[in-house]
Amino acid sequence: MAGSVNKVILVGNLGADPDVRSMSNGGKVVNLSVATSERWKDRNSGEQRERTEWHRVVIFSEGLARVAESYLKKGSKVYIEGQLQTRKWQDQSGQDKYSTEVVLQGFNSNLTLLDGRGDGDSSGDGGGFRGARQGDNAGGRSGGGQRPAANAPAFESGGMDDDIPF
Amino acid sequence: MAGSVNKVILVGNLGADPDVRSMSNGGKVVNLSVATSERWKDRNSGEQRERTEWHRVVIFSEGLARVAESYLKKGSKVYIEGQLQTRKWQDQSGQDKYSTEVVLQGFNSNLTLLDGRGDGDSSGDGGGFRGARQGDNAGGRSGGGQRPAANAPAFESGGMDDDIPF
Amino acid sequence: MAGSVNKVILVGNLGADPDVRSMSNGGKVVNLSVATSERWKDRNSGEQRERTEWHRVVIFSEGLARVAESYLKKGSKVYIEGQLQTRKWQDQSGQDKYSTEVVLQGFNSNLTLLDGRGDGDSSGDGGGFRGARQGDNAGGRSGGGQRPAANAPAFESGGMDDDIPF
Amino acid sequence: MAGSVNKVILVGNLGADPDVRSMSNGGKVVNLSVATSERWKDRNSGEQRERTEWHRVVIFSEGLARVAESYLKKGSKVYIEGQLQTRKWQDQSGQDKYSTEVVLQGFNSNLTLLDGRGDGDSSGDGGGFRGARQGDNAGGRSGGGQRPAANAPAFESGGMDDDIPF
DNA sequence: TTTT
DNA sequence: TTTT
Repeated sequence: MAGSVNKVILVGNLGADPDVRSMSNGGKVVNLSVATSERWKDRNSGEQRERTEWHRVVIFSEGLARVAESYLKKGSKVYIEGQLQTRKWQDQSGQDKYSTEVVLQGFNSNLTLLDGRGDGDSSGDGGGFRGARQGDNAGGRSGGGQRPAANAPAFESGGMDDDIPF
Repeated sequence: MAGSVNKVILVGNLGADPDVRSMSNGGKVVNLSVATSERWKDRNSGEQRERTEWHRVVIFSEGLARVAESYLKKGSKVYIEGQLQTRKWQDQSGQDKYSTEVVLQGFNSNLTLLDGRGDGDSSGDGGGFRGARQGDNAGGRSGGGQRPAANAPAFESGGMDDDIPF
Repeated sequence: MAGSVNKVILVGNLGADPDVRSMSNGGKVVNLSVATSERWKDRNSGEQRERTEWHRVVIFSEGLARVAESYLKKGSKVYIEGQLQTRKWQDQSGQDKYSTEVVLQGFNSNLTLLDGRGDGDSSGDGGGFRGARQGDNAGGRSGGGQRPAANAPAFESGGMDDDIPF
Repeated sequence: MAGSVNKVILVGNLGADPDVRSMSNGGKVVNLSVATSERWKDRNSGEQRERTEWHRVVIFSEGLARVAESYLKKGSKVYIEGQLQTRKWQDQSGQDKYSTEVVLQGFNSNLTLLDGRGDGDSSGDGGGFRGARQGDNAGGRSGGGQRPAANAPAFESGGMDDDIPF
């Protein structure tokens, strides 16, 4: 279809350590179980209520899978950006089942660790993780870059900035 | 949990007219079936491929439900912002089933029609729809504000969930 | 215009304590300075690079302003969802200036504190903050709903805009 | 900074044809002027109000620039995903100026055309545009792929799906 | 400057 | 089941 968008954004905590599985081609797939919660005050009873939602997150992206395996663990707080996908499968008795997942695959995915230097000890380790994305070319505007997915060009035209705001 | 976010953003087309159901309290719930697709060129075969994903969208928000009922129809292109929720239910044989939906309810939801004057045939109804949100207070920076939008209706209809996944 | 969307999502840290200003109508406006950074490895030199972006965030929403004032401080990590707005103003010499801000106002805004009570120990909370949104009706599917959130306050304070860009 | 997110999502219309500029390295930069509007009913006067916001969008991403140049024109409706960046520059008199832009560069950007066959005149060219993103690897789950940014693996482990929902 |  |  022309012009569609399928995006999920989650900020939540891992309910368990990442589940890492190897694939036949040598790659890895990482499954995460991520909780989001919301609280609100019931307008009738006035009592505090809470609802927790568990999300199944599947990471196919090579770089993000590596990050997940290396830096995430039970309790980690993460920012996740992926796509909604529903999969059909059969259980042992041959029954059709459906599973809807947040899939991180390809360019428009993101996984960023949100708790400081590890996730609890605060003894900063140097090295630590500072977010990861699809590739290393997040770049600023300066710098070369002539390979596929190059960006951050040096301008030829000088006038471009003269007329702003437009 | 402190500090979590649960957000889904879709741009896609309705696969069918909105399914409107009345609730016992007089409110309405609208179910949408929304398709998103993506195309890519297979890197091995080089052939064009396409994958369509179908999303079950449930609108509890009063204002957005009214909009959906009034302006959307099969084929409509929409921008949708809601939350991921998975519901457990039992089929006729008592088997547990799970259904994951994009729920529009409360303040952080949005529904915007993206095709101009109808959906292409332009014959339309005159008037047409120009986007809707939770309430009427989108406002600029000035203005008072004492009649905000209501949402989150009470309902107890049991039948609503019986036919999923669709 | 029919069918438009204007949304900014930030996860970053406050560069300073929130700047709270009272308006003539008794409401408050809170200004935040939020940093986001990205790192990447330069593809030519191979060296590590970093770029920090500073965002001016303006909170008109009553509930979110209260939250910002109560729970945020220099260094706080926040999730922010608002709208892009560019304002024109004149400096002392009468020169036209433009300032682009992320505005939190109305239903489709969000402000969530992302550093729990520290960032990892799970001991007592001492009150702590668990996210805030436009109103109290985040709710689950049940519940009534007749006291929605107010927003979009009137104000006429002129001084608020004098010191930008910060 | 560890763990930050800087994302802008716009759905709006071009106020003018794309402005394409060549760079010294042979690449192109495309500037767009995108309008978003919102309407609301003033709660005091009851009158209909509208506010239009103009966004300066700068496309450094090679693929997206090509798409913009080829398929967008004045009036086109687009979905845009990029980053907020503020640039400092000097006008002719040496005065410091700031310009805040939505930058499309690198992996986490998106540009999708939202109006079907052109933008209303429907004179269409055959072929037409169907959305574009950073790369061609949007892929589904099946298929090969062993180059950098490969995804869509074939599983070795068969059990992965058996235990859902988890 | 767009769009409805 | 949509759309291109």
